[in-house]
Amino acid sequence: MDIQLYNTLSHRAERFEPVTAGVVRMYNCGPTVYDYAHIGNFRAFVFADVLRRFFEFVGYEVQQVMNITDVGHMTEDNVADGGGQDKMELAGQRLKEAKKQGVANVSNPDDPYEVASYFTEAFLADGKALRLKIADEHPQRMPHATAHVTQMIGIIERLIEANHAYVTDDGAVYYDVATFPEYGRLSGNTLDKLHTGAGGRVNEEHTAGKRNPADFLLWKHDASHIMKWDSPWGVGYPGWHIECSAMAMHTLGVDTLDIHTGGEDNIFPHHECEIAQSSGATGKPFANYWMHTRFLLVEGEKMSKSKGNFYTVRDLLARGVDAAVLRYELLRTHYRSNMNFTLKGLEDSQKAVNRMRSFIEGASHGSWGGVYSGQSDVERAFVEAMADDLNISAALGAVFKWINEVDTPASEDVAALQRIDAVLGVLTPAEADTSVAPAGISDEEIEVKVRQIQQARELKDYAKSDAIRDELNDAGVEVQISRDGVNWRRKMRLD
RNA sequence: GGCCGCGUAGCCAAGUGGCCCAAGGCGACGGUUUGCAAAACCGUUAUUCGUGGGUUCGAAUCCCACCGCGGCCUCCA
Repeated sequence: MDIQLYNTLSHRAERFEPVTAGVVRMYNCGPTVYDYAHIGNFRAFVFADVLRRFFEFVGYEVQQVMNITDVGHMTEDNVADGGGQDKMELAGQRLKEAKKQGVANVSNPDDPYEVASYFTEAFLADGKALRLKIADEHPQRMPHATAHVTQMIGIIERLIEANHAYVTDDGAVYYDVATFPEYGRLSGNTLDKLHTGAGGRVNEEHTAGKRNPADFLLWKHDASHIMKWDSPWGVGYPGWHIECSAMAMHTLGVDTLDIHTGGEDNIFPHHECEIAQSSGATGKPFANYWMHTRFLLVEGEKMSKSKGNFYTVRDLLARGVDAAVLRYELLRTHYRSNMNFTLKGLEDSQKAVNRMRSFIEGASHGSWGGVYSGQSDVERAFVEAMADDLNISAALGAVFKWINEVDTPASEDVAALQRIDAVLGVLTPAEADTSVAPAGISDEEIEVKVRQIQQARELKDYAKSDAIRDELNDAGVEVQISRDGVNWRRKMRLD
């Protein structure tokens, strides 16, 4: 099996060759847990999940690790190295408000660990709804940054020893980028090309101790910080990048990973710095393949709270969106293209998923974990497309083309689609979330109306049955009348 | 200013030198079915690939310029 993956490090597709035959060790930059993750975040996580499932489908053992960033970090955009308010602290204040209103179940929002725990649980719930396998592997494969400060300190010590890092008078530890000639290889931002401050986020005052403006923080001595740990350089907190190096190497138990993924915004500085830190400490490559997902746009624009086009997973589920359909929407666009998330697109996805579901109708559901047998044409076409840098659109195209060609699905056809679904994860409808009561008409009221429709139809009073049907339709309930009876389901509420 | 990436039908989206008068999904239109709908199923739906040049026997695919969009240049998936 020849799998091609686009490697940000080399700017081209390369044949995938794991360090250990048959095993893929993969690290995904995971969520920060001082707020709910939004659908843009989840696009990257769904991508990682599809990548993992594809490798499993074609017979690899995948050791996937996704971190949880529960160290706070700072809020102010223009104060890079330790200014502004801590995000975890801010999240605590928001939760405190939410608690007053009775919508957040946190006993002590002043405790950053409780805040982190609250949003971690929310992330896991959303992740499970979207069928991320990694969400079921918490905490073994989802390490917390706050639990790995010892490992971070260990790496920092090695870096100081190797003269890749230095300690300033005020107790900060910086990585000396000039000692790492490879710096800039991933992003193209080599030291000679870096235009310091062009992003408008660097505050000179806070970088005074640096030898080079591009040097980045490994440890900040700051006893007043909300989350702090003891270290050889005083009480304080770790820099932003070091946690991923520490958790990746520690949890996977190797110095060189096969694949490291993240959003395109992570390329610089985050992943560039991770490479410098990790390779600086070990003398070995940190990851052989770097894969980055492009941003998701919403209705053609960058998602932002101020534009009112900001969605979390729970927002959408509360509107009656099937989580499996949301998963489909997030995975249907190639990961290296900007995807344009639209509410119409969600409806399209619902239809597309329905089409697949109706193909296997009657067959038993829920065959997760299928493995590619190489026996059917459609699976070969699917795998071939996916092996070409995860070309999901072409892969889906092959599946639908085949669905169109099969007149009456035989049991082996149903089995083939179910095996493919081990990668897609969309055939089984998400169970209705009973914790969110649907707005408007209740299930009981709907059942009453449905019985009225049935009665009217028995009396051939079509005017009456049609009127009730229209009424339900207006209330957001889709009614399907057939010889077998009357079925209904709630429609997505997308306005 | 520097470094990445993108621009294909009404919408989403494959294809990156001849198999392309361009896959697939949605929508729309026509049909089967239905008391009427819905759902399902069948069919039709880009001689053309942001714009203008160029290279080539041949370009959506390569090169140049321009226009537009997104990301990064120390929060961000």
